[in-house]
Amino acid sequence: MAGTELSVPSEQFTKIKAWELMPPKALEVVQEEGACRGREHLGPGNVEAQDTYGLLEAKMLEGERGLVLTTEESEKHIVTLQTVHFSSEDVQLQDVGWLTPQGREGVQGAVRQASGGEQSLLWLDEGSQQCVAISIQEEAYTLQELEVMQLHVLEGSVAVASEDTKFVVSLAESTGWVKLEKGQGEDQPSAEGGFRAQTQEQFFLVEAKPGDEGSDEIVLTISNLNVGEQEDRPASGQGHVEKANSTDNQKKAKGGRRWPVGVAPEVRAFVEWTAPGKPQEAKRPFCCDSCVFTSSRISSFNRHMKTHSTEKPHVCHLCLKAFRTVTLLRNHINTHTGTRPYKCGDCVMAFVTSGELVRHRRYKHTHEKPFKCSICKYASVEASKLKRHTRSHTGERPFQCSLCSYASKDTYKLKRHMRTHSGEKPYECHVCHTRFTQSGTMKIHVLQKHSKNVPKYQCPHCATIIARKSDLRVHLLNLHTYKATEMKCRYCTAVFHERYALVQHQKTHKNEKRFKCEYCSYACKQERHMTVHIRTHTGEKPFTCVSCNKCFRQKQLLNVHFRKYHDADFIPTVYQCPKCSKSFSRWNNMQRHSAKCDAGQGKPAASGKVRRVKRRKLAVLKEAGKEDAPKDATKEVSAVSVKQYPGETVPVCYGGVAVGNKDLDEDLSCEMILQMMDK
DNA sequence: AAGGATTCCGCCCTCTGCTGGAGCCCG
DNA sequence: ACGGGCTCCAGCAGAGGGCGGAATCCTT
Repeated sequence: MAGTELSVPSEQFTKIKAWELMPPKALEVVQEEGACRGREHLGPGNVEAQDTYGLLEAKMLEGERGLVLTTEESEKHIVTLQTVHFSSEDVQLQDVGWLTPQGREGVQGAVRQASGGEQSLLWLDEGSQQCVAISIQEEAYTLQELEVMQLHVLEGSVAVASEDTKFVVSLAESTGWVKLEKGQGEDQPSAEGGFRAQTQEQFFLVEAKPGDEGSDEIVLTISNLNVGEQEDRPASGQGHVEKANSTDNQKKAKGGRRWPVGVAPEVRAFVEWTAPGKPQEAKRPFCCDSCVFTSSRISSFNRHMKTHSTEKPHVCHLCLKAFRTVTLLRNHINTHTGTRPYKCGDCVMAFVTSGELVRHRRYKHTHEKPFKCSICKYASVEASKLKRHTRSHTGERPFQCSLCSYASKDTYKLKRHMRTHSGEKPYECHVCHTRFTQSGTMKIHVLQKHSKNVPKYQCPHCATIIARKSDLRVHLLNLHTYKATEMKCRYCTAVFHERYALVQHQKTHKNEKRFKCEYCSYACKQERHMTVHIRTHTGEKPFTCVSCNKCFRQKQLLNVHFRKYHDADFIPTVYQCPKCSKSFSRWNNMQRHSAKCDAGQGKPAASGKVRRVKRRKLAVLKEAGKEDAPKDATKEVSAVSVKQYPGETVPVCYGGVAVGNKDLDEDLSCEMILQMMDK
C-alpha cells in the first residue's frame, strides 16, 4: 500500500506523483496512478560517501514518474519521494553542522549533527529541479545507516525558491519532527511561494496515508506541529537526548526509543510509525504515546490526544460532572432527565443514542447478526462478541490471575474468579441472608429453598424426581446408563447391565424373610436378627459386663446395662410437652403428643401406633411373669437415656441406644424389654 | 467543526455444566 | 455401627446476551 511505503525506508524507493502543497500548515501530496511502483534498496555499500549528492541525483533521475506539487496557488511540481541509505563512511555528512552544499550544481542541502551522533539530512534543490530530502535517524537503525527520504521536484518550479531563500526540511535529531526553516539571513518569502519563510523555526509533521481505495494514491500531509512548550523544544542543531523517564523506559523495553524532553506525542507517533521493523499492516502514522491508539489521520489523532487531556470544559449543571464534549454532556444529562429520544417501535425500550437502538433491535427483534464465526455457526450482533467467541476456538486466555495459574478469556471471568481468592460473597439471600459468590448460585438457592412451586426434574426412566438438572444428569449416568460389565443380584443369580434395573430387582427380595431358623419356624429379613435369634437356642451370650460379669446376647443390651447400673454420670433425658408438661423419654413421642395436646382438655389419646406398641410390650411382660411391672412400660423402659436429635427425623431409642430411625423393630424391642425387666 | 453513526470496551447478567462435600438412606 | 450409594447443595467456570457509555468514524 502506498501509505506504508514511507514506513519502510530501508528497503525501498518510493515515488509520489502529486503533491498538493498547503503551506504553512499542511502539504498534501496526492499520488496519481501507479505512483509507488519503483523500489530498490540501496544499502550502505552502494552509496559512495564521496558523492552522496550524485547518488541522490541518480536516484532522482531514475524515477520514471514524478510528483505533481501544487502550491496554494495551484502551482504544480513533479517531485519524487525516495529512500536511500547512507553509510557511516559518509563522514563528510557528519560533524558539519548545517551544511549547505552550494555550488553543487544548484543543489542545496544540509546535514545536521545531533548531540548523540545522530544525523538528519536535508536537501533542497533550487535549480530547475527542486529536491528536498528528509532524513530520519532512528535508533533502531544501525549507526552505519542513515535513512533519507528525498522529496524531489522533477518538474515545474517553486515560486519562492530563489538564490536567497533556503528552506530546510529536516527532522530534528531523533525526534522525527520536520523543521522548515528559512535559511540564514534570508528574506521573507514570496507571498506566492509554497513555503513561507519565517525567521523562527517551524516544525512540521509529515503524514502519509493511502488515498482512496483503488486509486493507488498516497496522500502526504505536512502539518504544523503543536510541539508543546516552545522552550522545551530542542533547538535546531542542538538536539539532545535526555535521560529517559519511566514512560520512555517502558517504550525502550518494548523496543522503543528514547525521546528528548519536549517532543510532542504527535512527533513521537510519527517517528514510531516510520520505524523500520514494524509490520507494514500495523503501521499507522500516529501512535499515541499514552495508549495503544493509532490513527492514519492527524485530525483523528489530535482529537484522540484530547482524550488524554484532563480538560473537561462541559459541566453538567445537575451533578457537576464534567465532560470533554458537548455530545457527551448531552448524553449524560439525558441520563438525569431520563430522556431517551430513540424509541423502539416494537417494544417499550428507548435509548439515548440511535446506535443503542439499532443494536437493541438486532438483539431483540431483527436478530440480525452480521459477525459470523469462520469456524462454527456462531454469529453475533457485535464484533466484540465474535472476538470473545473466537477465544473459545483458539484457547487464548489473555487475562491472567495474579495469584494463581488461572487465566480467563475475558475480564469479567477473571474478576469473578478473583472472588475465590478474596472470599468476597457479594450476593445475599434476602430470606436467610446466606451469602454467595455468584448471583446464579444465590438464585438457585432462593428457588430451591425459599420458593413455592419449585421446578423439579422427573427422570424419564423411573419415578425419581430431582431438584436440579445437573443432578438428574448424574442420576441418569449412574442408574440408567448401560454398563458393559454384568452386575449380579446379591440374592440370586440374576445379572443386569443397568444399575437401576438391578436395584429394582433386588428390592423384590426385600420383603422376603430369607433368613430362616434351623431350630424353629422363626424367619427374618436381616441376617443380624437371625444371629441374635440363634443365640436364644444356643444360649450364647458373648457380651460380658466388665463390672459385674453379667453376660448379654447383644452389645446394645450390655451398653444399656452398663449405663444404668455402672455409670454414675448417666442422666436420663426427659422431654416435656410444652403445653401440659407431660414427660416423655423420646422426642418424637413428645412431638406427637404435643401436636394433639390441648392443655385445657386433658391428656390426649395415644396414637394407634403407640397403643399397639404398648399392648405388645405389656403382653410380653405378662408372658414373662412380670405383671407387676409398671403400667406405663414404655415410659419405664425407655426413660433411661435418649439421644437428642434436633432435626426433623428422630431416631427411635431404647435405653439410650439408637436402634433405628424409622419404625420400631418389634422383634428387638421385645427382647430388649425382657432383658431390661430382668435387671 | 458539529453532530450523527458506528465501533469498541466494559460491565453485568443468565444459563449451563461440572465438581466435591454433606447428609440421608439403606443394606 | 458402618460403608456405599444417592440426592442435595454450594462453589466455580464456560459461554453468550444485553446494554451503557466512551471513543472514533464519517457526513454535512
